[in-house]
Amino acid sequence: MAEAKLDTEVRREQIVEAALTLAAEHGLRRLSVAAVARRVGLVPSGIYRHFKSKDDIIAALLDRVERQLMANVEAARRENADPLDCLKSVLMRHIRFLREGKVIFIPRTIFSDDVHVGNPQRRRHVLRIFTHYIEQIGQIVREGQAQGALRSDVEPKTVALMFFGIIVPAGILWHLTDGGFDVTRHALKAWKLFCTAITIPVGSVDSQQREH
Amino acid sequence: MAEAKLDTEVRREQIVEAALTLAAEHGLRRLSVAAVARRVGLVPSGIYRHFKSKDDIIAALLDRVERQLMANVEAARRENADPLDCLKSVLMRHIRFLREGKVIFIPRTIFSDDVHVGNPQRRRHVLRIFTHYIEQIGQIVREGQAQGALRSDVEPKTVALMFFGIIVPAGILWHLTDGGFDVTRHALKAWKLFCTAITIPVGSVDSQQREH
DNA sequence: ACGCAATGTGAATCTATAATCACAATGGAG
DNA sequence: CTCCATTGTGATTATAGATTCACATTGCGT
Repeated sequence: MAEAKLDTEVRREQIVEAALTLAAEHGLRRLSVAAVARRVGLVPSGIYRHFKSKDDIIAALLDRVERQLMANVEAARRENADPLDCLKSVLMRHIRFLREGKVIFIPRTIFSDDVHVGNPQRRRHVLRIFTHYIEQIGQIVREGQAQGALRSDVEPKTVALMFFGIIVPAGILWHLTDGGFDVTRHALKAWKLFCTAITIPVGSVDSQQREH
Repeated sequence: MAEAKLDTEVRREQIVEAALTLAAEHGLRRLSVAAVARRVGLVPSGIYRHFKSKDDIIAALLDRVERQLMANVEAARRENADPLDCLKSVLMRHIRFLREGKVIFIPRTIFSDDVHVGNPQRRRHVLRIFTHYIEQIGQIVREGQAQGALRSDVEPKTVALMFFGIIVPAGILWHLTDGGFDVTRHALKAWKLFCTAITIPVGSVDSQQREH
């Protein structure tokens, strides 16, 4: 079955990649060691040469998702000096991921029973990823506030969570309709609305200095 | 085990109720016929006197959730003439549900692999509930626009989805932290922000008539 | 009170899937 | 080239959970 013997490093990569694809496609629930093995071109028991258990695979998978998410945010920061542009960039990257079906499974995973139940370690893991992500967004917001581009009378965390709230319901619909819902269009419209909320309202005290 | 024989009508009620509680507690994934039976005071096979299959139970459960959601929205509408107040009322009701752990499992269900995978019928069912709900919210928004309380240059559906986006990420955090996240506080803050976005901006064309 | 239809039970079946293990093949270090 | 650690395989075990079925019990209509 296996083309050839490959180094554990390589196999681990392949396995996580396969698991990621399968999880995105069918959800964590349906993620079976057998399916992963088939996709990698191994026999089920072969998987255990490279991972201690299925849980182990999932942990590695979560780590990989975390890295992808963070890379996304960092790329957006690198390419955009303006905080508002940066946020929009993050948003659109997310949407692209969604459309490519690559990281769809993130919210699904986060909500998934598999995460919430039983395995407290995995739950903590997901919480860490989520928190980390929200903090990154919050940091961008904070910078925007410092620069006077964003209103300062709101907590960055609140803004960050609402930002996330643009993506998630769209993701739900995208899934439920099997891609029939135009996420990009929604994201753009929601973004516009979101901007109204987080930028400094015309005529407010905050904006006095701007108007004059 | 069973106290006494009960009518199917009664049993079906009990079974759905038990399934709802268990699903809220441990997620659909962990929802086993055996657990439901135990909670109702029956033996697993007894369940099949009242439901054809586990899928059947879940369908009934979804119907029940739909009714609860809609009842929630309708109550809010009944008690609030003003669209903005009405929306806030819906929001706070949701949050209360969240805190009571009663309908927590809705987003979890909606995202759950159990829904997305395999069973296209269930997926359509969830889509229907979701769409129905979003339409209700959209309807309130539409009324607000007609009354001139809300800005008219946004699609009600967009607003509705963003509204939903206030609740969902908060729900995620609430879960991941085991109730350690203050959802109520977040909802209030996010609501304030949300209002800024959806009400008519001061100085806009829309508001000219107001200012004069 | 009787009997039938509805309800409840316990054992058994069937399937899916994680995990283990003894054994086989491979390929790189020497 | 040879050996041995690494990697791969097939058979097997173990468990959990849905569903079925033959049989027991209950209680309602008459």
